Amino acid sequence: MHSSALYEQFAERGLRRTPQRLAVWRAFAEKPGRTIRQVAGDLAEEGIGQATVYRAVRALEGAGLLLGYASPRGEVRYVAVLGHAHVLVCRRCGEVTSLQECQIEDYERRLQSKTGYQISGHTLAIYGICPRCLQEEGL
Amino acid sequence: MHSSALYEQFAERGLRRTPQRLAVWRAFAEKPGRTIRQVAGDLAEEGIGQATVYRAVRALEGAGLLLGYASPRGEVRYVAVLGHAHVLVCRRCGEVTSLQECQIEDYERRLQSKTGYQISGHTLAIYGICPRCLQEEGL
DNA sequence: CGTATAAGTGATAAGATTTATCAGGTATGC
DNA sequence: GCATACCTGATAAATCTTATCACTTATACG
Repeated sequence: MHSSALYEQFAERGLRRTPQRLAVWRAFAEKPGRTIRQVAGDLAEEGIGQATVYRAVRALEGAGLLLGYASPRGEVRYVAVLGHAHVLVCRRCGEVTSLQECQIEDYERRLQSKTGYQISGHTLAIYGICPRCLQEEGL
Repeated sequence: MHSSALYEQFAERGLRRTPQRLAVWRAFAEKPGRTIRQVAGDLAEEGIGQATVYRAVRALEGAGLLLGYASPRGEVRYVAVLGHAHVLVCRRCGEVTSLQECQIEDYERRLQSKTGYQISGHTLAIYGICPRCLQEEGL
């Protein structure tokens, strides 16, 4: 899954490309919207230590390869991204969709000149109920 | 601080207006961008139990009176809001500014028709370095 | 290639955070 | 006022996260 772009990101950030970090990134790519602990549980079966998963998430998040967002339950959940992305989250089933479209840059520019902040990024999570849950609940 | 609007929100959501919940909301209003545990620590000195703070945050968040966002450190931090708001966060000192302006509604409408989601809200956190930190670091 | 070395890993334990429980208190509607 | 459903505080239990340290490995360089 776009391994070359992924590898470039590792190199650019001075991150070593270890099998564990790749596994962590892939875990969030396959099932987006999970918590660190959930992924740590799964990867433990592959012999990857939980401390390693926590460390890998910090490193990948810092490199912009994972995106964290606050779930309505007050947890931080992550999505694997390559470059910039936002998430669309179902409040019922927790399904997560990555969105590549972004129109916030304009807003950021205006905000930068208005507030004097040197702006360096943002996270956007949009919540709703997915079509399947709507149907199941007859809404 | 807009107590009437706050009280209306409580009533609309069927939340009881207890001194503890008001204290929790005010704590986040006075110092935005803190974690639950930080506020629980402070309010413990006023005799408010930590479990109560955790419960109050869930209730207030559900009522749309607190906004949670994922900090770059992987924690969930909260801002007191009345109605809709976003946050501007300094990556250095953690200073948080609430932003009332929002242009995401249009985007949400298009997304709703495109994905079939029944969209019901979003969180936007914009990160950067505040003017004071920029100056202190000579950037 | 080999080797040096800085960085990363796994296991474990320690620490910190969050939730469950339950007896008692209190805001709300009548 | 009174009843009642909801909320609170204290405590304990359960979870989650980080620190430590000996060992391993990815990268750079000759």
